[in-house]
Formats: sequence, structure tokens, C-alpha cells
Amino acid sequence: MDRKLTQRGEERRSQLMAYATQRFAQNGFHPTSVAEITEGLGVGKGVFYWYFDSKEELLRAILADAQLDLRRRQRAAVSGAASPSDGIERGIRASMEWSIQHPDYFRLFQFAATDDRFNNGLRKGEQVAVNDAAKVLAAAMEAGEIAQGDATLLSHALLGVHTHLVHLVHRGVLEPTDDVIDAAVDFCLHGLLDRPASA
Amino acid sequence: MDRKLTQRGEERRSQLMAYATQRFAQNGFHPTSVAEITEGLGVGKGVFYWYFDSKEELLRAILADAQLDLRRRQRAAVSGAASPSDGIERGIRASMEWSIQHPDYFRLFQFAATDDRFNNGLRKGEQVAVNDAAKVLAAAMEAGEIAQGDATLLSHALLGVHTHLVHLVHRGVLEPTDDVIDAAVDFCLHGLLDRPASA
DNA sequence: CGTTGGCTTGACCGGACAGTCAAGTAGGTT
DNA sequence: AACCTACTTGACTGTCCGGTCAAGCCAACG
Repeated sequence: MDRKLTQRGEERRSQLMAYATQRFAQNGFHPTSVAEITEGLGVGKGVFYWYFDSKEELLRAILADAQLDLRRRQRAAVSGAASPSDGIERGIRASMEWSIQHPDYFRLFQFAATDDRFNNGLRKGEQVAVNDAAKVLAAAMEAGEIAQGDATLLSHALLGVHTHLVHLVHRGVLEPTDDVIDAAVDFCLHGLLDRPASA
Repeated sequence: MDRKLTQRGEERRSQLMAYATQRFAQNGFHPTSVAEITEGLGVGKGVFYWYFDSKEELLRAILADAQLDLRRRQRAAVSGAASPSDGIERGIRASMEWSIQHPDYFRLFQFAATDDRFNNGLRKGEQVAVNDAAKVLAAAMEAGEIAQGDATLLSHALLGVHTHLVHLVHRGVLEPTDDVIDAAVDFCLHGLLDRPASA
């Protein structure tokens, strides 16, 4: 869908995306109908199809936006790092903070990962983020700051810890405090065996 | 749905569950219709509703079965452990092996975690498994085999590593070899900083 | 061989849903 | 004022879906 949009049009489009994000996250993608979205906004159904080709395209657009925002945040965090290993820590912290602050986006990512219709689009973005992380890890290995290993696989391990712990925060199992993030960082850096006394 | 089932009935029920598992995993729960399941099996639609109250109940039954099987495998693995830390390693290995061997179940778990209609049922089971793991971790801390920390949170961190790496195996990003499991175990035990040379 | 009850059939129902479209509105430009 | 075009409306369509049900089938048992 490529359409010339006025200022007003852009706002309407954003409004649709924001409301749909909320509904999809709370109610699920499939169970949420297009009519539910337009009615929730008090507009006619045609409005939706003026801005989006389909419900699927809408979700794809939402996911792309969210990924862009997350990556911006990650890049900004890592760019100020004093050393590779500091970059790792900043990356983990920034990712977790963002994910905790954006529960709806996080939830949509989780859903999209289970559906091939959307997963393919996500993978590209995840790939880029993981490659970035792997580069930092490789640099840290090079600098002797961390032990040798498969940088890509380790990046994914970090991602796994991040994802699962954030999920628990959103479920209310863990409090959204810095303690959780600290614990995640400690675990990623030291594992179970060799954890610093401060943990 | 409580119904007296003959041998034949039990087989039909299992057949429905097995086929639905496959379809749900490949095509998604919502996009897969009941008619698709019964037609795929070459039976009338009424057969489905003889064995299950609804599509939802079917998925719940599948998930419960899968969880039971996984927990059996985990318990068997951990029961033969020589020490708490050996139990941790066995638990991780058994869980990953099971998840790699049951991609459809794994995928349904992932989906169910994104949908409140099913997530609640899953949590109980996950809770039990995590509590088991936390007990082993606590014992290992007690025995001085691993550093002190929040055993529950650390169990979840292990779960996060497990889940994400298995996901990659199913996506074909990683080969389903023991190397992946070895790397996961190493990461969980030593983190990034203090990894043994063998890694 | 008749009866019981587990099992199967498939047409049917009410409703919901994604997407369309002809008609209309309104803000900006000339 | 006339006009253009971005935007909006909401009834409508065709389809599909979850679930029902009256009727029939058949294996087992007495």
C-alpha cells in the first residue's frame, strides 16, 4: 500500500497502528477482527483499507516499526561502550529495558515468532541484531575479555535469557526492577558456577 | 468431555490428537479448522465432537499430554544424578533433547505461551518443572557447587537458554547435534567470562 | 438373533469475518 | 466559488467456521 498521505492521514495511520498493537497484544492477532479495530476508534471500516491492504500487512508494519525502535535503542546503548565487554552488558541492559517498557511490542514479537507468515520478516531483523551482538562478542574474545566460543550461538543464548526473563516480568512473576536485569547480566557473564559474591 | 471409550475409541482419540498436533504446529491453531482435521483423517465432522468438546479443549489435551511426557523425561534424567550440579546438567540435556525430538510439541508450547486461553494451563506445569529445577539449584548452592543466587530466577534463565537454542535448531539455524547442547550447558554453567578451554 | 451403546455420518445453522465499493465529505488550492 | 483529491462511510458479499443433531452403522454380548 503506497498512498500519498497528508499530515492528517499519517496521524490516522499511526492511530490505527497504535490501537491495533494494543488489541493484538491483549486479545491475540487472529481473534481480533478488523471491525473491532475500526469500531474501537469510532471510524468506518473503509478507513482501515484506505491505509492497509490487509490485517496481515498491518501487523507486519507494526512489527517493522517496533524492530526499528528496538534496534535504535540497542545501537545507541552499545555505541557509548568503554570496551567490548562493557558493550555486551549495555546491550543486554538496553534490550531488557526496552522490552520491559514495551510489553505490547514484546508480546507481538513472541506471537510472530510462532507464525511463519510473520516470522520470516522478523528473522531478518533478528539476524541483524544478533550479528551486531556477535561482532561485539567476537571483539571481546579478541581482546581477551571473555573466553573463546561460537559468538553467534552465544548471542542467541543471551537473547534467550533476555526473552524469557522479560516474559516473566510481563507475566507478573518478577518485579520490573533493575535487580532482574542485574541478575540477567550476572548470569550471562558468569553462568552458575563462577558468580561474583555481589550476586 | 468424559466418555466411556473402547480400545477403538482410544485409538481414534489418539489419532485425532496426533494429526491435530501436526496441523496446528505447521499451520497454526487458529488457521486450522476442525473440518480440515476430520477431512484429513477421512472421517465425518461429528467424530471430532464425539471425543472433544471444542477445538480449544483438544489443544489443551495435547499440551497436557506433551507436558506430562516432557516432565517424565526430565525426572528420569535428574533422578540418576551423582550430585546436584550433575543434576542440573542432566536436566538441561534431557530437556533440550526432548524438545529437539518433538518439534511439533515445542512449537505448540511456544504458541500457547502467547495466548492467555492456553497459557494459564501451561503455567502450572512450567511452575512445577521450574520448582523442581530450583530445588536442584538450591541443593547445589547448599553443597557449595555453584554460587549463591535466586534459584527460581536462575532456573528461568536456564529455561530461556534452552528455549531459544532449541528454537534455532527447529528453524534450521543450528544443526541438531550434541555440540549445541554442550555449548548450552557450558554457557549455563560458566557464562561468558569464565568458560573452560574445552569450549 | 436381537438389543445395547459406542461410534460415525454429513447436512445444517447462526454468526462472524476479511475485504469491496459506490457514494459522500471536507480541507486545501486556484 | 469551483474544483480536486485525500479521506470517510457503512451496507454488502461471499466465504468459512465452530458446533449441532437426527439418523444410521456395527461390534459385542446375552
